[in-house]
Amino acid sequence: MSAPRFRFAPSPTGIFHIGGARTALMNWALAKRLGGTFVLRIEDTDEARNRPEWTEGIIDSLAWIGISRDDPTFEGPYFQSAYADQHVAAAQRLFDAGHAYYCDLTPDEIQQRAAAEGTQGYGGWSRDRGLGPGPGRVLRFRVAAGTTVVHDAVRGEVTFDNAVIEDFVLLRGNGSPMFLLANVVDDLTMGITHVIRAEEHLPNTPKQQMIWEALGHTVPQWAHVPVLVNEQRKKISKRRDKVALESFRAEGYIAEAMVNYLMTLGWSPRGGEEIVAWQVVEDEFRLEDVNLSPAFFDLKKLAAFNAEYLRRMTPEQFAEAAEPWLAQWRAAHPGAVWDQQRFLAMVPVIQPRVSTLAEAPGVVDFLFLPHPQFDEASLAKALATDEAAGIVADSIAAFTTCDWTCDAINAAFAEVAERHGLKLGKAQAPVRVAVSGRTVGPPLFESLEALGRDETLRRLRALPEGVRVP
RNA sequence: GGCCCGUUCGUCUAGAGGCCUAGGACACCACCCUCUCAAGGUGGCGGCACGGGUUCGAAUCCCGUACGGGCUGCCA
Repeated sequence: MSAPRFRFAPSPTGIFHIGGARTALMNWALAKRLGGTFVLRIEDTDEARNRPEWTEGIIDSLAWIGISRDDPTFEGPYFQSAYADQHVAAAQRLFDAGHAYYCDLTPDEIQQRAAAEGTQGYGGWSRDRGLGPGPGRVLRFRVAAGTTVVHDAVRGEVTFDNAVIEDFVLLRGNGSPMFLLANVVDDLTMGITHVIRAEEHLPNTPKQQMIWEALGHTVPQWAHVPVLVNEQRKKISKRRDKVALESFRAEGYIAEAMVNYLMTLGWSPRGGEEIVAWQVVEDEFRLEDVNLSPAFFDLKKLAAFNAEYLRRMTPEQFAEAAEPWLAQWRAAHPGAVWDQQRFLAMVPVIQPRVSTLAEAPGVVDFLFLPHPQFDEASLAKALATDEAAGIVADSIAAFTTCDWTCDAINAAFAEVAERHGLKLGKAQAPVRVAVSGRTVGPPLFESLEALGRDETLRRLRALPEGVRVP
């Protein structure tokens, strides 16, 4: 048995869809495990031909989720137009063998006839007229009587009554091949053995199967996986929903989390653990195990996956992964003074507090800004209290002399709190706001240690007159 | 309208006739931990769409109903 070949044929629209990413991943997992090939074929449209960057975008997105063109399993990209001659040649063979016939009825005429007969669609009126090719004449496939059974790896046998499948068009009036034909011819000339795609294509499958068989080939293994839906339970669409893989990437979702989450939609790894390495997916993914019903793409769960992946990183990995977003932050805050060592020291406390990399700068931004950005509510809540001034004054005194380590700062401040008869949690608020501008944030003493004694004292002293409410 | 597909907690899933008093994850709630916020820990809430069969026994098999979705071009 020769090695299986999986084709992935996204329609180029300028964005690469999360749904497309999921089917690509399924194809990829199987191609890898079975020692097969992942064949990328770009559908041929005028727009796509004029915009090579769309194709590059698809390749780039695939690479991000681990489907790299540099991997020997990857083949392509191919473009449909590369086989244009064969599309027409195949149509000719179909005609010669009697599997197709010409029809000169225009869409309008077909509609009129259907209306007159009280039916819908094309009624096969030209079937036995023996027409030859000619301008304006379309070539239609002669659908045989009986039934067509599609053997689907996900859904089992699906039976279609051929009587409800009209004689569909293979070649347009201008002689150009229809997508359906082109698709099948491409698949068989490229030796495709597995067609894994979204369920929406299931109704077209019997037509494609008929062409495969009429051309004398055995059909590939079909597999129609359920679509991804939005909260309204409608198929996600780029008009209504956020579906671009790239937008998730730009928001700081990491590829491993995205890949892992996407694969849990309609399928789950054995063993009950759903956060798994790609290798597990590669080892365990089976089409027979894919669910039959549509899955809702849940942003919250994706975020949870992403947060988990972020927490599992080493501080070094996290810092490296976050760098693009840090750079972005620096560019947006020219007045800030970046200190990489200071950032690195804070990474362990940032990690459990973010669910995307894009949130990382916001957790510790006050450490690099020349002045904290005070938020009004925090000021009122923590600094406009009776004890606040005293605590700040005592803190200045304590911090001037204590050792400058997290533990020492903690101990020194504990004494201040006790002197004021307050719990640590309550007492730290004014200091936190004085230093960071907010009532919530990373652990105070770690932050102060990272900030340094001088800057900490400066901010505390600056408070009475230096406070600026935005 | 026709054809096709689907239906387990709010969401994603485990479940292939007795292991199911239906398990896990996300979300939500409570408590614990705690220098705020997180993270972590413990617990809670919550589901087999409905009706008939088949069977000693059904979330699992069959039929029907309801609801949801997809497809129905000389688009790709």
